[in-house]
Amino acid sequence: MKISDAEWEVMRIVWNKEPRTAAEVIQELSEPQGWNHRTIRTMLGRLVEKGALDYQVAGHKYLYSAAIEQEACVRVRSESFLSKVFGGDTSALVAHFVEDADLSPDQIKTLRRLLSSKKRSK
Amino acid sequence: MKISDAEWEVMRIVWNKEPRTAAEVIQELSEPQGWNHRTIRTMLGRLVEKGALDYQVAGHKYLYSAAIEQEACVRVRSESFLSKVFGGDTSALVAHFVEDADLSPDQIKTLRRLLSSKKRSK
DNA sequence: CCGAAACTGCTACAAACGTAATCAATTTAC
DNA sequence: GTAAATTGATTACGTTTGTAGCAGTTTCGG
Repeated sequence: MKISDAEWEVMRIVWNKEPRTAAEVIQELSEPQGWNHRTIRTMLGRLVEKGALDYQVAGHKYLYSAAIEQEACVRVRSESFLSKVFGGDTSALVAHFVEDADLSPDQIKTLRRLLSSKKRSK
Repeated sequence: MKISDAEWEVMRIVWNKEPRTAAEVIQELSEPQGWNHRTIRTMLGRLVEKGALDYQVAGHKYLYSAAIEQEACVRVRSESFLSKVFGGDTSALVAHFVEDADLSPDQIKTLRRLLSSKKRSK
């Protein structure tokens, strides 16, 4: 199942806190994305069609919740990104983001520790 | 200018070595991707239209070369990926890829060093 | 209790995409 | 030298995506 870029924004809102009414999703997205509420409703509908969202009927409204796990989706998308943009070279990818990022000393420390533990585990 | 997923594969071939004839690109892609040569020719055409590729006429053939830099495209795509999939949290992104990857001790060392230099530069 | 607002379902529609086929010119292989 | 293969140009076509509008129903404010 392929989730488009725009749809991904909707999924992020729902993953972030479940369940959600359409109104909530609209509230979170219409301003920042400049989307008409109908656009968002369409995406909610399509995501249900695609099986990415479930809903429960609550009175006259729907309560949407994710039908697929964020972790799994992130993994799939990440893999495809890695292979397409960095030719599968994780090390190049990581270097690119690290160079470009504005990381706090704490974050740096954590990442260095993660790398160390990675080494040890081999 | 937006380069689609399939087009990206073509761009990668051209970036990798320039210039390229259509036949060369076709040779590199048709097998691994299972694409008909016509499909690839279509993409070459569209990429020229989009301004992502240039070509020189060499006799009856074209010699394609990139009109946009890989570095810049990678940056754009990476930014969008970062914000869409990891909500802009580089640290989370890096952690994800590091955890998932199979890095050699050398790569790990290099990355750790990169992180250190990052810290110092602040 | 009634009109406005909100909800979901259906419909719309152009642009982009993936995936080619056809065509005309040309080059190449025999 | 002629038939086959190649090349780029043009055309095709179903699907997905972005971006909504309209219809019919329900609910809420007054």
